[in-house]
Amino acid sequence: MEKITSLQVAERAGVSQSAVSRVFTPGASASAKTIAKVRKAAAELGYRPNMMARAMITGKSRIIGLVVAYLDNQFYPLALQLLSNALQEKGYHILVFSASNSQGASEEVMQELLDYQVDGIITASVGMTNDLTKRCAAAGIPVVMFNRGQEGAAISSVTSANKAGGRAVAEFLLSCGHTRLGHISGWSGSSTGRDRQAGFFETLTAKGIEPLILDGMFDRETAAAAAQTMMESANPPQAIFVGNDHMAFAVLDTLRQEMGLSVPDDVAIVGYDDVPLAAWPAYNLSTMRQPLNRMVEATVDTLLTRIEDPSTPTQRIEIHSPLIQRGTTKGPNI
Amino acid sequence: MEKITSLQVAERAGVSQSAVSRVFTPGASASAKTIAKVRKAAAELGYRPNMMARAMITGKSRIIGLVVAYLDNQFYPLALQLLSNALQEKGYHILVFSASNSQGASEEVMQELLDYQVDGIITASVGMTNDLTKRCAAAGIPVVMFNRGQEGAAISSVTSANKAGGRAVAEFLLSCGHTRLGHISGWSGSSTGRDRQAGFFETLTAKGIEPLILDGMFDRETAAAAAQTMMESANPPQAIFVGNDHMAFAVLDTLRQEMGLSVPDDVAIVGYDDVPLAAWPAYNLSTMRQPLNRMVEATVDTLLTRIEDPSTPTQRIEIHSPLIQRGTTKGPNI
DNA sequence: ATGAAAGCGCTAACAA
DNA sequence: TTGTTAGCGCTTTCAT
Repeated sequence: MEKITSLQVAERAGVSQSAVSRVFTPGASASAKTIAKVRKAAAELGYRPNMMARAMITGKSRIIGLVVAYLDNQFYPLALQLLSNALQEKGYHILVFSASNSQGASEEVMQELLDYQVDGIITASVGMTNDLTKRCAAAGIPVVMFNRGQEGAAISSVTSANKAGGRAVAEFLLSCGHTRLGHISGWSGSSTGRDRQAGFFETLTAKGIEPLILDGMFDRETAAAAAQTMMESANPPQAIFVGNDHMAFAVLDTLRQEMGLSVPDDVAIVGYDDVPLAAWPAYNLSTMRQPLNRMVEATVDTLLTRIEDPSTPTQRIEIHSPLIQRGTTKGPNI
Repeated sequence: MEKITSLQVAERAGVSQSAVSRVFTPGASASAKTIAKVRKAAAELGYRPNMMARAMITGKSRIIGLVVAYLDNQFYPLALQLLSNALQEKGYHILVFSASNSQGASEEVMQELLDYQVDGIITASVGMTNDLTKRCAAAGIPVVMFNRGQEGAAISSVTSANKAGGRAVAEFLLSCGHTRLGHISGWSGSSTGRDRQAGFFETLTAKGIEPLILDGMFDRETAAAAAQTMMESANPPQAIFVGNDHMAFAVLDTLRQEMGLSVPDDVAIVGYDDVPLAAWPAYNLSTMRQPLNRMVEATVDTLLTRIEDPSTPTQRIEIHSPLIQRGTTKGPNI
């Protein structure tokens, strides 16, 4: 299992080195008998083309940079796994870059991304600054933001229909007969959090209802504190829409264990994501589903399309999905 | 932000191309003023060395292949994140390979690992066959098995002290006064599962106690079914040691929600891993901690040491850790 | 369809 | 210490 080069294969097959290259280069031509000879020799020697050398010439590494921040929200590891599987099937692999969400760090990450000549970049759960994303575009590297959008930027993104989702939750809770509503929002620095909140808020205000809103920062502690604040207020909400499941679990924990409240009797809770844990009996959380499979498909599609043809326009894809009713809410007819 | 080569930097700095190379090659020498000139020109041009070209010559890609299977057990995403962070700090990055645990697939994965010229390999949650690991050794690529050991093989591994852990659990449950004990083991194909079981079992039999043992396969469904079987048996256990937290959550769900049993009053439960979810109030699971941070440190250390000096012997590292008592057990003095 | 030859961008001998 | 030279293993003209 030492290093076998195309030259050695060529010698054994009795052809030129370039013939070997052509046999292993998709879209190159060689006669049937050359192909046969080369494949035979290659198999005997255990030859495989060297990706690095190939990458250096073609400029294509078949590596996708994935920039992630925190993996404690179950949603992202799952996404990572599905993205990796999907890309692996297409002959790509994921190179992981951790971004600690600090300014200087993401600058450094960008540089490293470029160093490795990644063919494309997926950012998940990370607020890349406009500056950085622009530099990617300048460097000609396609970028897809997973589960984040960005206002004006000409960058592809794949999200669920967050605003529509927020609206759906509002309508659902209204239909349950609740009129005093709360929202523990996702980090307001993220489009995801903002959109969910906006949809929720505008639907409610249109009905003359002003929900109580606190920022949960996508963080357990913050969300739990917010829930406590809300429930201890003079006029506590009858239902709380929590910006994602990860926070909703913390809210449920606090409500039930710390405050001795009963869900959904004392207060109804709706989350967002529908991670597997939401379906486990311990939480049994009503939540807006984020269709992970379809989001991953769309991400991979968009990215690979732009890699193969850079002239393809960027696109912002929104995927609609249902509200899953479980045990933390009482449906309208119950 | 177009492609800047060392040659362009050299021209601008008024030095030779190799001078530029030396300035950017750790451990090469250049005069102070050359360094200054080159760094200045490089900064102005935004130059960074091309990893691919460098990798081709040095044979070092600064890429670590991480082979993983399923990311639904919270333990692994966390490990992935910490490994990635730690390696990134040392100038390495993780290239993800999904292994579906099937035979042919891991063969293919190995090939791809070699294609990318990874400097080292970490396998997590994956049973690489002896054959594959041997081929890595043959190819001279250091491998560290994370959270898995392997009997005879000369392969580095980092695990917690699983056998000791199993013993500790047995002793603890004994000290609580339980005499009828059950174990829902991890997949018996994994050293981790086997060792935990062995420690638990041998401690008990030494005391003349024969625990009831069922294989949980590291799977929620299987574990839940096993728990149900045990509790419905003629002589149900007073305490169950579950092979990891991921299964323990399923067991708790079944016990409490499906069977209406109370934990720890009707039956005590101990898990293994101490993932964050174990500490959340909804589960509040007593469990053997796996010291993730130290395991990650040890893994990175071992791997990088062997990458830098391949003559370093392989080592199997076991890290001891405490049993964390929470709400699913009743301590001996209560 | 095939072989010869020219590099991709870099590091590592080799001289000087 | 520095510049010159020779490749790393491959893809890709360019002739044939």
